Amino acid sequence: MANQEIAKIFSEIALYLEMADVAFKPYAYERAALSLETLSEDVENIYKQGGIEALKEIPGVGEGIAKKIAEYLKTGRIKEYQQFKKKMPVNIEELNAVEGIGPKIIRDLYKHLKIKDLRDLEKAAKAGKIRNLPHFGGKTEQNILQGIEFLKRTKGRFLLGEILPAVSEILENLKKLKEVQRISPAGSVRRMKETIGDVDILAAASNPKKVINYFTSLPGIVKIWGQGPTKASIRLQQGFDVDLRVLPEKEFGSALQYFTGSKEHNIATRMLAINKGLKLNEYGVFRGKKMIAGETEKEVYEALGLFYIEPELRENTGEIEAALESKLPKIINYKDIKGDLHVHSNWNGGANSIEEIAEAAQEINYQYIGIADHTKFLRIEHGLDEKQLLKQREEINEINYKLKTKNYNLKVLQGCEANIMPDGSIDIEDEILAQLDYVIAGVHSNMKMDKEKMTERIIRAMENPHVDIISHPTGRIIQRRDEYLIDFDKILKVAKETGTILEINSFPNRLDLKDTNIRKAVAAGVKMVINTDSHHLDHLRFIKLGISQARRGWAGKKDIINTQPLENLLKFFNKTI
DNA sequence: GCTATGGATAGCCTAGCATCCCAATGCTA
Repeated sequence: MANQEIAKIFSEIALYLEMADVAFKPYAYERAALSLETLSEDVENIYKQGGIEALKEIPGVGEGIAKKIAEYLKTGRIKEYQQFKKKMPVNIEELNAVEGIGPKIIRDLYKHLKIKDLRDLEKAAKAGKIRNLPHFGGKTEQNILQGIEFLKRTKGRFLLGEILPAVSEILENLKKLKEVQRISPAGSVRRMKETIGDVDILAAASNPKKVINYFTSLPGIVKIWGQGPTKASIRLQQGFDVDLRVLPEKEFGSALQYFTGSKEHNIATRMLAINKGLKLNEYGVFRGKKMIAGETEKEVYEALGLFYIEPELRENTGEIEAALESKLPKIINYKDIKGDLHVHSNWNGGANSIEEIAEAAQEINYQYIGIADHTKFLRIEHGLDEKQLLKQREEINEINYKLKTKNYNLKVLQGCEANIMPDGSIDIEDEILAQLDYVIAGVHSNMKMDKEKMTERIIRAMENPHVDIISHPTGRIIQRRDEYLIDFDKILKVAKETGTILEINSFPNRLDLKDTNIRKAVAAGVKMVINTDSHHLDHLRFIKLGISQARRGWAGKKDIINTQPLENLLKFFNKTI
């Protein structure tokens, strides 16, 4: 699908236009890019079936942009983009990823210092060349260096949410071969780590060579690093590498256990085997030369005297000790979620109407879906004011009535995602908050406060009797921004006292709370909710990412309020049906 | 460049903050 490639080009054109100080066009290209990114249909199909006119049906795409899409599909390039690139051959994506660096700065840095990429930038900043440029100073130079440091720390890793769709596509493709008996992802993908270095896939098959050949001929491969009779390694268009190993079925379990890791978990399990007079490796569990287990992971763990350990727990952070004493937690299941409480509608700049969201929720078989639009302080997101919230309440009531007549077992709830102001107050009147089914509050501004002030700010919001949930409680954006400075233990303590629920935000680059914080919350007896923060129907599927982090954080069904049926859920908000 | 409507033209993308230079610019949510 060319959607993503074209979207990327449009985002870059938007940046080039901003450099040239062109008004409004950047916004148009940015919108078209966003629209293509979330489009589930293949643009190429749309174009083949209906030409330019069909392309214009895509939101944010008009005559001009439609023609550019067609140009790309026909020639593999967009002339205007090539011209921009020629005039200023810089790696915009790379430079723009540094926090604090935007299009105008990229332009000036190229103009004065011929900075083209991250390497040039770091060299210039370290040599102290940037601080002397007009409109730049020592502080800016220091911020740039910090931004680069942050990028380096996270470099070479991809978001779980970016990786999973590609992995399932590969698995689906390989499953089509009748020779494939068993297949599974391994490594950090299987453990659902928030970021992934590369992807490992294991297969058991009767004809390994055929499977490998088929694998290396899949669409979307840009490079084959190596290909042997039982193993191949490739790079996908998206930039990450995938390894496939094919092995005999009788070793599949032990190989899966070995390649799933983590390394620390494996070291501990091998030690355990040695203590029992056994040997554990990727080929099986052995007593002397005799193989006593290996076909399934379950029998591998049992041979070591352990209960089966879910992949998400295998980090050697106590799971082995727990499995020995049969004290493993019963962690939440991927099917346990009964509804999503953080969905944005087109009332505040989301893509879909509340009715469309309700239909999608019914499709997933949810029992409830919560509309939580931004509130008035966030003007850029068209945040709702008190009056609009009341009006939205009327629409939701009508939709619920309609759902009833359709015999749907689904209820639309009205929440909001209000803003926690720097002093900890909420940007919506109490009287109106009281009329909503529940209230989410989150920090969306002034994120660089000192630890004490930020902690106090959030605590004050939690103490507001109308606030039920704190959204993305630590504010981090993976690979872009660290958590804000907070005393998380103190926040947990107050959350427990006030009965405030902390969100596990499932958006691929948030995953906030993260796994280790979830585990702390579980230990502190603080309840959590797994939400997607969807701005588009396509985002509803992110729930899986949030659940995976909850599992990594040892959370059970009882720790997560939206595993509960509607009636119980509302009790957490002190509301009844 | 897109969208909405007066069908050729207006309106779109705001507000707070940091930085750099002492008013203006650019970034971020």
